[in-house]
Order: sequence, then C-alpha cells, then structure tokens
Amino acid sequence: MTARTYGNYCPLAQTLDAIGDRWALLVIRELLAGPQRFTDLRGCLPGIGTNQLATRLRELESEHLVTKRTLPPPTPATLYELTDEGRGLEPAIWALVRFGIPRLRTLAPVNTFRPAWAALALRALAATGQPPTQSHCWEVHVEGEVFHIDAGTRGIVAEPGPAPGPATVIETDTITAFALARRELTPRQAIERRLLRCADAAELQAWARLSGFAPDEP
Amino acid sequence: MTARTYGNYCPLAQTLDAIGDRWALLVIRELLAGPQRFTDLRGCLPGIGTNQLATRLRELESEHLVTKRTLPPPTPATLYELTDEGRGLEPAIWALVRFGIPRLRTLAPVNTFRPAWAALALRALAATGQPPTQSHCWEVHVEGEVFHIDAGTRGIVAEPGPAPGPATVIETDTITAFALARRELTPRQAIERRLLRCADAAELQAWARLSGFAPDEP
DNA sequence: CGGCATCCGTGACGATACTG
DNA sequence: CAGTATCGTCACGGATGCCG
Repeated sequence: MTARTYGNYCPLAQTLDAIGDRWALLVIRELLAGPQRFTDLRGCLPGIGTNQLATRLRELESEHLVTKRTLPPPTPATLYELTDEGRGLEPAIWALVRFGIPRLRTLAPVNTFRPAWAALALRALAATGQPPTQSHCWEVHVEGEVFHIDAGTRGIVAEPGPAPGPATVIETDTITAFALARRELTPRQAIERRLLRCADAAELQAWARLSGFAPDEP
Repeated sequence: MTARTYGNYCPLAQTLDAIGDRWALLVIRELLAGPQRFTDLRGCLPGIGTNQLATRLRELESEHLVTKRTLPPPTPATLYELTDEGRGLEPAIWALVRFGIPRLRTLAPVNTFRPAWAALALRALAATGQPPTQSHCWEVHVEGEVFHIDAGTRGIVAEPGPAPGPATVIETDTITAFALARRELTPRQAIERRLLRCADAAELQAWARLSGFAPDEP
C-alpha cells in the first residue's frame, strides 16, 4: 500500500520503486551469496528490525525479485533466494559496488566488518581489467567466504561458492582483500608479506590483470 | 544514533549511504542532462518538497557528488551540476536504467511522463549491442531532448546536448523511443509508420545494432 | 521569481517484546 | 526459527513565509 511510489514512467524511477526502499539492496546483497534463511539475513544486516526485514522480503517477493522456498520436512527451513529477474540486478549492483570501493574511508569504530563484503568487492572487480587470452578459473577464499571466477569462452562470470572444476585457489584475509580492491597493495606485495597465498604466480597475475589491481613496479 | 547510515565497511553500503536516500538518484538523473537550477529540478521531480530537494542537494554536495555554481552577475543564477566523482555513478545508473526498461508496465494514469526519460532509456542502451566497425556519431532528438552518441576510437560515449561535429540526426517522439527501448518496435517499423526520421538508413541500422534494438525480420 | 527555511501532519522506520 | 505486535521517534510530503 506504499503510495510512496515516484509515479514516473521512467526506467530509473521504476527501478527505485522496486529496490529503492531502505535495506532492500542490502538484502539483495546478501542473497547474491546464495539462498539464505530469515535469521541468517538478520545476522548479516546489523541494525535491521525483524519487521523491516519481513516487510522488505514481502515487497521484493511481490516485485518478483525474490522467492520464498520451504525445504521438505526432514529439516524444514524457509529459504529466500533471488529469482532470475532479481539476478538481473547484478550488473547494477556490481557497478554500485565499484563506485563505492574508492570511497571506503578509514574504518570508523562503529563500522561493522565482514569478510563477505570484501569478497563482494573482489567479485565486483572480476571483469573490469584485461580479459585473459585463454580460459582460466580461480577460486577465491576470503576468511571462509568463497567464490569463483570462470573466464571461459562465454565471457567472465563470478559466482558464489567453490569452483565446479579445477581452479587456481587464492586465499587471503579481509583487510588484504580490501587493500587489493582499493589498489593500496599489489598482489606481489601481498604475497611477499604473507597476506595472500596462491600456488601459481602466473595465474595470480592473470587474475590481477583481469581485476584491474594495482600493477607491480617494474 | 539515527544518522541513518548503515555503518557497514562495505562498498555497496557506503554507496547507499551516499545516494540511497529518497529522491537522491532522481536528482542525479536530472543532472545527467547537464547543470540545472533549483526550480528546474523541482519541476522535473514531481512530488518532491522544496525542503527535501534542498536537503538532498546539500547532502550530495557534502558527499562531493554535486557542486553548486553561481553564474556571473549578468544573469545571476545558481546551477547545480555533477562533479567528476558524481559522474562516476554513470555506469551504475545506466545499469539501473537498463534493469528498469523491461519492467515498465502499461502506463498508469498517475504516471508522469517526460521525453527526457525516454532519452535516458535510449542513452542507457547506447553501448549494449554490437559496436560498429568504424567511427560513427549520432545525434538523437526525442521531442526536444537531445543527446549524442560518439562511437570513436576511444570507445562509445553518450553525452547530453548536440554533437560537437558532424552527426547523423535521428528524430522521434517519446512513445516511440520507449517502444524501441522495450523492443516492441523495430527501427524499420518506426520509419515506415512515420514515427522516426533519419536521413541515412545504414547509419540508423548501425545505431540499432549498437543499442541492441529489436532486429527487423529477414 | 528563484532559493531556500520553517512548521506540521502522517507514515515509515528502529528497537523490543512476544508467539506459533 | 520465523516471523507478528506494539510503540516511540524521525524522516518525509505539503504548505507557507522570508529574502535576495
């Protein structure tokens, strides 16, 4: 009953009518990592009220961006997940994330901090640099958060979870991931300071070029 | 502590802290067409309160996304315009616009309707299809709204205003522009029905391929 | 008239408590 | 675990007034 609609026949205004409410895009941010339960979402969204979360999920469902699924009785749990239409928001979200990366200021004490958000930043950069000349697959670990990048013949996709096939494993921590994304650190420096691990230096450089990280000095 | 900030050290949350407030992105939408005066913005944003507009402009200014400029005394007027940092939002806005285009439903009576928003949709599509093999420049007119697309060696840019050099002029109306963007009409059909004018059919097709419009039947 | 500031009613939001 | 109920508060929308 939200007459809070902009009422513009404008694609941007219609989008904001759907996802412009407070918390809406952050709910979708969490669902980008895969299906989630109500309580998981609540835990990942510090400060949200349960009523607000319930309302946002209901609205996103009515916009056909999110669906509610109930698992069969062995372990009955209701999961929320993005619809195909909801996944259509990904390009916009990655662009918003990329815009926000240089604006991350020094950490204020009130700020909460999650490895998932560092992984989000690395995922958003996964197709902004030079694409590799041949197929690659990377599996990136940021303190338990895992996603993989598949640079194959059909372009570059960055999906949550471990890689389905063989992949170069890259492992780092939250702070280092943010520093890489903000280009305050080169991958080589991260390796030297034992902040990042990767078995194959050439694959690491290919990932760095693909993501547009800061280049090493010659 | 209702500073209304999410308080997350997350690039998406930081972006939403800056532009997630109501009306903020629509203000920026209007500024994408060039510098605007307070009253012009108010006229293009039906429903906004003057205090809200003043507050949003002040906040966007403090986020360094918008600057206020006062013209010299001949015709003293204060103009609001995007900063370079604010223009960094363009990729995100185009992605949000593209997400909203298929979601534009049939026109409800309450909806307001502006040629500028149709031009926005065409501008957002200006680099989603097949890039042309050689340099092109188009100047698109939608009921007085003018922008141009420059597909040169430095990539594809879509800027407000008329083209600085020679360009193929394309002229159409608001409804047709939306129909093209929604792929409900092909450019050829628009020509045949006298809804669109273009002096050069080959240039029109190049623009259609670049924008990913509906192809003509073979 | 353009560019706000102020006042006020309404409703969305935030926090807590409570329930199937 | 997955929400609903309640309530205080604050931001929003609309109207009006001030000032260059």
